[in-house]
Amino acid sequence: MGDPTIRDKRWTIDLEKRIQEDHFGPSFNDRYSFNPKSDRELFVIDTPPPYPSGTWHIGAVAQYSMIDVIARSQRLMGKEVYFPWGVDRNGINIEFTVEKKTGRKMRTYERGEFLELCSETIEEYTQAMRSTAKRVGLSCDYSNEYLTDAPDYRAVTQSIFVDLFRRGDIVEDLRPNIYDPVEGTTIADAEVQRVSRETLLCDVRWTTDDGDDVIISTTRPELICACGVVVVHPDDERYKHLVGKKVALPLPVEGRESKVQIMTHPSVKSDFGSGVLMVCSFGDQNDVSVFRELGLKPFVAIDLEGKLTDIAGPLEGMMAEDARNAAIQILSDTGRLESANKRMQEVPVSERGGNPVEIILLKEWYVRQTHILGRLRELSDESVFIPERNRQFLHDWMDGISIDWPISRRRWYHTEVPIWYSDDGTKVVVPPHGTYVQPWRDSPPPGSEVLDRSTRELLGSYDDLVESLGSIYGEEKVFDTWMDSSNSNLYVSGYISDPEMFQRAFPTSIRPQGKEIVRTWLYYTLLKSALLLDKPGFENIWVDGLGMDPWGRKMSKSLGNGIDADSVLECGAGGRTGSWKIRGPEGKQVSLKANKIGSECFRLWKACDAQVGDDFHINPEEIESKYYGVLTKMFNVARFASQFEVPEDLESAPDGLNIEDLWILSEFNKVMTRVSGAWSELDIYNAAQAIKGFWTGVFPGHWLEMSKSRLYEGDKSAEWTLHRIVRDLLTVFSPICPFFTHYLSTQIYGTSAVDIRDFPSSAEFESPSDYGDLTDLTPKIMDFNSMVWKAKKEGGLSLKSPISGIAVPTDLSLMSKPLSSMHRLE
RNA sequence: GGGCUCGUGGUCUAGGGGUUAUGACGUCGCCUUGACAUGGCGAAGAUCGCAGGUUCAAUUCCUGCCGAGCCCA
Repeated sequence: MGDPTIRDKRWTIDLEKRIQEDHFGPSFNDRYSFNPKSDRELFVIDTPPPYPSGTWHIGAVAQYSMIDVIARSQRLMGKEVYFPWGVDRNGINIEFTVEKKTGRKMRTYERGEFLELCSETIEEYTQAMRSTAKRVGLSCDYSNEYLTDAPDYRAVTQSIFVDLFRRGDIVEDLRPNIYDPVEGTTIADAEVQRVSRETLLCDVRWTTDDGDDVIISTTRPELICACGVVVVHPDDERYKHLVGKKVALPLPVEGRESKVQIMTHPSVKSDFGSGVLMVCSFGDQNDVSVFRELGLKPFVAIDLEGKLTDIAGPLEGMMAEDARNAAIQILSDTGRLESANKRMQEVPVSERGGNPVEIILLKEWYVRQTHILGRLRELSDESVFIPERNRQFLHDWMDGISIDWPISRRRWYHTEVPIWYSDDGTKVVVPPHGTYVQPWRDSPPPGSEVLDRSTRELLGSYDDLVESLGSIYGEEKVFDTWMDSSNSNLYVSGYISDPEMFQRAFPTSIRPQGKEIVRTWLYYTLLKSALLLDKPGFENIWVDGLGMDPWGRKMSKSLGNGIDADSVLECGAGGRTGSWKIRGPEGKQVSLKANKIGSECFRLWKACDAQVGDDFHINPEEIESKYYGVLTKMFNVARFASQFEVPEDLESAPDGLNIEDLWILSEFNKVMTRVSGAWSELDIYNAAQAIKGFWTGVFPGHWLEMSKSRLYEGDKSAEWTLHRIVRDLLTVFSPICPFFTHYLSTQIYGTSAVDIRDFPSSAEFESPSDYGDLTDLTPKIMDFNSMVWKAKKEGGLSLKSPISGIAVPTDLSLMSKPLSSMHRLE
């Protein structure tokens, strides 16, 4: 016994930061590196590559820290873990950022110049993000960082595109597409949001050939020029007599017939407006399906700039909103406007730009998906969902899919569609596997091949056929960023780059992600894996809830209820406390305060406070009050232990362990079994609860109290038991609090807990069988101790003074000696 | 409007057909006992959202409603 080797009196955020800086310092660069040739079972994590946007959402950081717990716990279970650090950098976000910063729209730049600006800007954000990742302790393989806008990553996206194109799973077609006229690009279903807006619902009087008047309600009178049919519900008695008649469009049109037929369709809601619906190409998705079902030829009413086309007659050249006002004016002037009432309506807008979207006909690239949904469902059922109930999100989304996935975009800072067209447009040139190309400025690289554009038949090498193609031109469109992201599991598992590893690593061990991107990232990834390999993408799919504000609302800039990740991680550093002024319910400003949090407390909170899968409320005050004390307690137990001599051999138990030591070791054994079971099942909550409960409960509260005097006397049995338990606790707790356990274990035992790659065995201290299961005694011991403590308190005795008249009960006779001396029973 | 998820002491949370319903924070009372007052001991506090139903038995299963959130039309 001597002074504690842990000199620090308490756990502080400054200490945490010192450990953290040292931890990721130059000497530890490959502490968390991955060896694909290892004999151990590979465990590959398909980390969600964060998108660098300046601030990192605290909820996302909480989620990443739990992914780190999974990575570390799997290492501890003996697996060779690949926890990649990837950054998603493609997309319209960074384009917007640059436009905002420079005050110039993208299309006013030369394309190459604009790409340079995007690339420089996103690099700054990437740096900040990496340092937050290290601050919160993510044990990623930073030496192998991947960026989705880097040539090697984009080459994989392009190669996969070419593969799928060759086998007919990617097609080109002229179809109705959701289009953002302001940003000038197609978007996918998954990128559309709805906002509530006030619109005018116009009741317009149409007249049939027979002179009957029909009132049709519409919020889009400017689209009358694109009307293909007027429909009523087949059961609607009011309009039976009109079906089959022709009705005149109430606005002048150019270059098309000015009358349309009245037909029936079951999608009509008879109780909406007058119950008569005009179907236009295209007001909404329902229009699209009615046109398709009835085999009507769509009119192009809106062009790529969002302006009305020549068929609109007097409205030609106007933007949709101006055209609407003009149409209302004309209808009113000609006496056809019966009424116009304001009402709230949900308007579809683009998720990124917030602009009202239009559905227009465009030639785009599509990944076919409707043909494979059944198989996809089967394959996805082979993956384990954690928690199981979140599988529902995927099923719901798959059940609603009715059209193919449009993947081409008319933007710039994205992966380019890797294709060139022959002069006559009948043939295409595609690059070889593994080569990144930019067709809008490059020529096809060596090894490119020529295919027939429609049959996809291989015609020969580009070198041989170059003369016959005429003057080729490169595709200018790019991919939806989900085309890149949905390759992440293939990329990190070695697809294309390391076939040998891919063999062992696919399906990827785990996909951790938030539930809000099930319909995009998860779905598209599973689709890719199914199309390419006819395999499930993952063994495990871990779907966590979202980080919400303290009252359970989504954090957002507009609500003013966001909490910055760094403010929580740095709370308490250098004596600076944290305070957050955020808007609470009913708009009241609420001030939250905390003195000390830091990454370890933050991680402990997330691990202990909620089961995976539910939305979680983030309240810094609560994180501190509930979990900082737990860390302090754990710290003090280890610090206390550090004053006693560490036995040379902690592996094998000395002969003749005392009964109370055998007891606590049995109890500990039970905890370790629970922890190892939980870690195997990727169950963070139960592992955390088991460790925390033992470490702050029965171990210090009961065993330590009854063993203190022996420890001070240098008892070998007690010393061995104390150190064996503390050492192993530090080890199994390292996935949750890596800096904390790294420091304590290194100081006391000379080995860092975070470097241990095998779960501690406990076989060597199983108690002799003639004692039975000693853990049966635990509740009795605890009750007895409480009873004695209470008796002393009531008798006004100090806890260390002797007490008479209390006997150890017979069912605790095994523990008679330690209990008697602990309480000084007389 | 539809789908999904959630609704357990003041707060957060576990559990799940029969339990004295888990743990923590907070509250209250007491206690400086050789690591820890960032501690210890003890107490109070829940008709498990509401209403029906299934069952010998429901907080747990079912239905409806109410409230919250997410997604979709």
